[in-house]
Amino acid sequence: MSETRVRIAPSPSGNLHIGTARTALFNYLFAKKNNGKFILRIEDTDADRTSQEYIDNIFDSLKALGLNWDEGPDVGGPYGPYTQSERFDIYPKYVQKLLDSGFAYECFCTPEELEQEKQQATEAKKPYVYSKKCENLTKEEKDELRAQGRKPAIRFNISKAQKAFHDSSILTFNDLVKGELHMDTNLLGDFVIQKSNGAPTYNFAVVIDDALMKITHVIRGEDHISNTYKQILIFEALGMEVPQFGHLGMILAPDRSKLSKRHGATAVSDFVKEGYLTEALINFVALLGWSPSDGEEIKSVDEIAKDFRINEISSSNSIFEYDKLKWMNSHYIKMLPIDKLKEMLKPYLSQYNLSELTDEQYTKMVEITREPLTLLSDITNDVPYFFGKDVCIEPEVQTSTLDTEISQSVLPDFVEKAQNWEWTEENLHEKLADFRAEWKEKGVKPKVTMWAIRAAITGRTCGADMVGILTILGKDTSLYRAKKAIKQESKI
RNA sequence: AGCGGUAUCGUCUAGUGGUUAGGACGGGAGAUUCUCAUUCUCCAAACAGGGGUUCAAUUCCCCUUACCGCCGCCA
Repeated sequence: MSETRVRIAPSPSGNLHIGTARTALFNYLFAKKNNGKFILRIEDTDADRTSQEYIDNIFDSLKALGLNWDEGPDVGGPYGPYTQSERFDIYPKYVQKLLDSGFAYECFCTPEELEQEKQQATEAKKPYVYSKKCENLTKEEKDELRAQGRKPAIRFNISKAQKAFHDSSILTFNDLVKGELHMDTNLLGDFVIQKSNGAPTYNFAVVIDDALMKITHVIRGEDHISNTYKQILIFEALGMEVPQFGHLGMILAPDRSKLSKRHGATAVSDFVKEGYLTEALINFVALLGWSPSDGEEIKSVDEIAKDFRINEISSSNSIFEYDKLKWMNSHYIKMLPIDKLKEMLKPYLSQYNLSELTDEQYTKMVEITREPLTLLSDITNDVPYFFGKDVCIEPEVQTSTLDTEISQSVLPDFVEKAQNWEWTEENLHEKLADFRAEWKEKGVKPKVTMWAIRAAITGRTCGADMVGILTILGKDTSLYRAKKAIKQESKI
């Protein structure tokens, strides 16, 4: 049996979309599972919509996700080049082959003429199929048109190919995920394979590239199903081996529309910027349509690859639930080794002067603030009170917590006692517990006691472990802030 | 409009011709903790509708409905 070869073929008209990432993942998994090759091909036949920035983004995103390719534009391979715009010289000869064998013909129709045909179809409430007006143009007619300066596009002759290779007009193929799929090719219409400017169209370039790159399995979104029939016919007309196809359900936004920016991040790089971990992203996206046989949802790509069977993928669409992704992300953050986390958090801490903290203090800070993180970026708002001598007190906290009579009694007592405390974590833990106990005797709940201290020192009523905070801030800063929170009249 | 696809808790899904239809996220309740969070325990929540086939249908078939996709010299 020949080597399994699959590919992901993004078009660089935007940053790598999360949906493309999922398609790439399933291809990657399929390759891994079958000991095959995973190939990256850039489909940039439409020069207007392409940019180098997007190409770089695709590379970086795929790499970040751990979806490394065996052959591609940057690493090369035996069937390169892997960028379509660099392959423009190889398509014409296949177009010519089709022209010679009568499976394609020149079409001189202008955009206006085509537009008119479409309009007529809509008015008649009929599906639009190209009229085949140019199918039987004589040489003289063509020369005449050419003399007028019209440049022909090349169209593929669907019905001719269908008749040549199939008994009826119904074309059938066995989809890897959806099972048997049928289509009446009469409804397809002769489509353009080469634009009048000489560039190949998508449907043509894909076939040539897939054939030449010896792709054995084409796994892609179900929006390509109707293209598949066209492509199969081209493979056949060219005498090339037809690969197997598998079509994945689409990813939809929570409102069942197409996932777009207004729903949140859509590009992998945007998710990363927002503080999602690529491990979480890939794990989450794998669960859209696929489910592990042991029910354990947290899985690395390698683990998934072992368990992966393409025919078990759900063929329905699935909704992208940001909540579950967030849960998964928080889980992956919890699993991160502290050193790795310290590094990954730094970009989100740029507004603070990290040099104020020793490495030991920074480590401690991360340790006590990591728990509630859902996104790495959450850290930004969770740590301001670790920096600077003074702290910013939230107005709401000032009035509802700090200004209360209880707080104003607790704080002076705290300052007085804490002055004599040995400022070590262990000791603080003990002393603070005693302190709470004393106030509890006076009828103040432990959490109220702590609220006073926490509010004075962090400006908030919730946050990280108090002992940890005091340890990091040190005695001077802690007591300075505590004293400052005491109102003039109640100062000792 | 036509053609194609899909249909199990709100969401992602498991599962079966006879099950108390399972798990996860989210939601609710409680416990723990100095707060938030975490963690733990418990609870609510689904086989789209209608016909068949069958002793029996969520499971197989058909229809309806809903949703998605495709009908470009975009990819």
